Amino acid sequence: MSTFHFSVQKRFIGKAEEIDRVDLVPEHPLMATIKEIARRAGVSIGTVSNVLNGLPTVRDAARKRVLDAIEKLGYEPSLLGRGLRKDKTNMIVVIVPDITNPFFPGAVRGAEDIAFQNGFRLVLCNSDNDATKEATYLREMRTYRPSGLIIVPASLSQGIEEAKAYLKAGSCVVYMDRIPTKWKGDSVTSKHEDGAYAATKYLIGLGHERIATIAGPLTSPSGSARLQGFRRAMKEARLRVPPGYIQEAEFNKQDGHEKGKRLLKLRQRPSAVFAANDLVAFGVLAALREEGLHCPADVSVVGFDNLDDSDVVVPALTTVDQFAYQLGAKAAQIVVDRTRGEKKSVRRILLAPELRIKESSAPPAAKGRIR
Amino acid sequence: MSTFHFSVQKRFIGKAEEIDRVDLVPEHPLMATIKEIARRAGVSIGTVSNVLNGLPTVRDAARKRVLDAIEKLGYEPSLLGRGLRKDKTNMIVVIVPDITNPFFPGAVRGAEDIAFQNGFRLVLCNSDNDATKEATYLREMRTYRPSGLIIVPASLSQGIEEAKAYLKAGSCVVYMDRIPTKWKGDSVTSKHEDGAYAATKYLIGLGHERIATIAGPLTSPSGSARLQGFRRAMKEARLRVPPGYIQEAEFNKQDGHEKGKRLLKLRQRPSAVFAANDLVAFGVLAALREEGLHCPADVSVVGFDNLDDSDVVVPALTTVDQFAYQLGAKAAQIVVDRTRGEKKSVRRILLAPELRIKESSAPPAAKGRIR
DNA sequence: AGCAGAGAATGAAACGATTCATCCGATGAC
DNA sequence: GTCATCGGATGAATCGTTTCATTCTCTGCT
Repeated sequence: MSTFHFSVQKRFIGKAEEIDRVDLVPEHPLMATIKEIARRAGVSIGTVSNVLNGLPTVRDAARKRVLDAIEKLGYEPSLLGRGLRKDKTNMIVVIVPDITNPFFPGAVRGAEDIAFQNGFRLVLCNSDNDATKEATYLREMRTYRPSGLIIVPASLSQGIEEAKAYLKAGSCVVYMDRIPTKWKGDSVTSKHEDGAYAATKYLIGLGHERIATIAGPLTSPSGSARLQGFRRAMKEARLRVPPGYIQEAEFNKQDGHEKGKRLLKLRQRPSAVFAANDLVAFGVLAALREEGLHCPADVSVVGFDNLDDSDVVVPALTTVDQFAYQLGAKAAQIVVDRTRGEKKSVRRILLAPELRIKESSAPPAAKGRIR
Repeated sequence: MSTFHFSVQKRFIGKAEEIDRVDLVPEHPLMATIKEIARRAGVSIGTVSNVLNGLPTVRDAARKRVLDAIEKLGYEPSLLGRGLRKDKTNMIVVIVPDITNPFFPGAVRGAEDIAFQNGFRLVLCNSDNDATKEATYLREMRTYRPSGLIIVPASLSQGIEEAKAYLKAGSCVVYMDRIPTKWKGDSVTSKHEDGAYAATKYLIGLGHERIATIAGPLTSPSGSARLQGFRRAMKEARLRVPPGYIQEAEFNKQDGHEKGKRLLKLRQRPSAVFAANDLVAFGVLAALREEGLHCPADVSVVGFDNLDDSDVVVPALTTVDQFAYQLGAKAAQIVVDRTRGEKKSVRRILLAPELRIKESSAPPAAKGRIR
């Protein structure tokens, strides 16, 4: 007993020296442990644990003494210790390809809200759209035994082995936004194909006939689904899609700008462009300005995502809202429910996107058709 | 020995049943532990640990057998177990007020890059600008024994007690962007006052005399510093700041829009507005459009942050670049260095912001002065 | 041959929690 | 008075690591 006391004392002094001049908070000597609480309350650590976990088999008198000690020492249970023992933590690992694309913070925000309310915490990983980095994160973070994994896979990563490993380890997995075709588990995404179809059809309805698209990476499910939607609408309207009218780009402004320029330099310049997402559309708007063209007078532009900034841009961007916040929130909700022990069958949530007509789209100036 | 074997076998079957129909990856039975590696390699767990940590006191023969076993079982060391034992994990807790403000993802991205390269992982917390939520995160995440804490405090939170508790527990703490006046430890921020001064002086140099500002929350250090910079420039130029020319707003578009409207409705409409940040400036641009005014012809607008989207907006926003990525990267670098054992004295990094002149600012249309 | 010393390897203790079989003590029934 | 019962409380075992004092095994020297 006395040796134990001594060793604590010694360590305490050591740490205090290490962090010179930081004055110590009165009653909280270092990090109190369950053992210390038990000692102060005069009960066993098992009893403290029972209080902590709200088990009913604790007499009121004992419970009170425990709670008092906890209060007094400012005790906070170690999530590391608990996690190790229970083989599960309150973390939810979230992997996104690019946190600087505002679509993802929107989704992350939704996930964070739901997670926080339910006592879960988010570990955010940025894969940089790099399958190798993604794999590193996956392999390593699994050892923290998170409650769940919410993943938007990198464009080139179609592997789901690591995800399965999470399932095997008892964590639930939700694929978000981009769902690998092989994945049979929980997922949340919006109807990319429908959204693209609606947007294209809308342009057709305005009277456009020379409609081009800048698709996202075709290796990503969302990119290729949006292209399919575009093609379906064009086919249905029996409109030709000349060579060069389909460009492929990364989901960012730079690439949108570059591919946009390419479109605008075509012999037969398109009168409307459907962009894979808002960032790409922003790039197209910039390209238009550089070429001295006007939107929507010369070229209509439609995006996808409905980022906050699509209202700020001039002209305000006509776009397809895919409810990023909701996407994230739903994904987190699945993790919460499953962790609570819900055994229900696979949930594959599909949100219906909505076209938001703003200022960047208008009927074409009367000109020749494609022939 | 045989009982040990049996118990492992039993557990394996149990888990496998729990996750029905997920086919097992060949050689990776569940989550292999160091004990299993030791058994396969025919060495003690201590030796495996030594291999893992690159200690030189392992014979090549033994090392090879261990590495082979690791490879074969796809073993990954448990960061929970390691963290508990070492009383420290590879996590860096990052707390930001609002992840949907693109400035923060920019900074987070910088921090993530540096962290990842050095083997650290980011735990992202969104305080919602709510001091209570922030405190909850702080209290709880500390028990994960992170290597560091990078915090952008909520506007109303000037408390640094919890941060000190991290220091006491051996985690390093870096305040970012908004530095509480009482904080004496490591910090990274840009020279808000200088940036605001430069922006205001630039407007004055253009010939503006009726210059208004929409300041950020004055409870936040960055908000009040930028206002000070504005005031200093105005005072130096002996320009009056009429009542109503200083509005206070949250750092977001909605509030910028509202306060912008208020400014534009003043009897003496300002000919230039310096906004607390780009989001606020975006709101002002929207307000201008609604009022049928033109920028910069009728009113010049200058922002702060140089968000990616400040180029997309029309007119492109003149703004003060404060290098979000660098801010985050520097903060993470401090955590990395300190965790590596660097004892150097306090580091208070101040980045010099730079004015980026674009399209939203121009000399004023000749009109009356304020008198 | 005997021994010192160095290099390798071992294995028990510890980190902070949960879990569960066991034990304790009071009560009630007979 | 004896015994079964049961609600409370206990404390050892456990989770997967690291650490370190100890032990083991050589090698080389006298």
